[in-house]
Amino acid sequence: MLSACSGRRHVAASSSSSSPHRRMVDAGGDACGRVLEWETGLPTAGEMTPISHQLVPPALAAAFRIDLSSVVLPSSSVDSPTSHLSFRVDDEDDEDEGEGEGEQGENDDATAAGGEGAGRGGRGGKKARMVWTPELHHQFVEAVAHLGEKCAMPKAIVQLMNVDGLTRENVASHLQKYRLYLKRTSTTATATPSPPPPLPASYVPCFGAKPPPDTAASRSAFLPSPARSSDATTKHSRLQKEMQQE
DNA sequence: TTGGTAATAT
DNA sequence: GATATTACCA
Repeated sequence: MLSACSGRRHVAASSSSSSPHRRMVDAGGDACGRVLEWETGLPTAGEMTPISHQLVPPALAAAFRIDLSSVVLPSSSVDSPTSHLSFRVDDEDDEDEGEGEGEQGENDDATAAGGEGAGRGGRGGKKARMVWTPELHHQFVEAVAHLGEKCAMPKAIVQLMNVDGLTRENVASHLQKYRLYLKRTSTTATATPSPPPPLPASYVPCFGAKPPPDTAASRSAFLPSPARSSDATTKHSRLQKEMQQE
């Protein structure tokens, strides 16, 4: 079912430049509209570097009733170096993390292409370090949102994201971090209970399971700072509303 | 086999 | 310190 990999994306997006870019439902899918809503403050589709593959394979789109046809990617922005999801290959010791970030836009392809096994390169060394780019994270968040927190399990997420080279471990790890973050924020925000937004119409609870009580988690993307400032205001107003209700 | 978590590495 | 990987256990 989910394995329709015709539109499979690669974590380390190739240097492709000609394939029609298509961004996952950012407007087309109402579900994702909501998701985006949760991520107020995130870079817009325009700001974010597009992935050169369809993020949602047709089969999956159908499953979630996502209208891909109404979504078109800007087909002309491939020059951002960081654009592509990447697996960093720390040769033996990583020279530096801080600045490079962009330069290796293409070597990652080779690394990720092998996926599970080949990620180790021929040297039998360590696995290439995966970098969760905003795009990837966005997909991740969307996947979690789609599945529902309860059902957002590594395997399901991997399938849903359908990214080549992305392993269950990668996702599990990210999920761990994600949950930690959520816990932290929810703890911090106990005073600021933001009302959960209505679930997207196309929300699919987690095949055969009950829908999660709340998607607040998904909402609070654990994104680096810049994303949240604007969200803060939203939260604030929501909080006020909440308090009034009480 | 898979998910969750802690420990460890970068 | 943050983030990703690995190891271990349920």
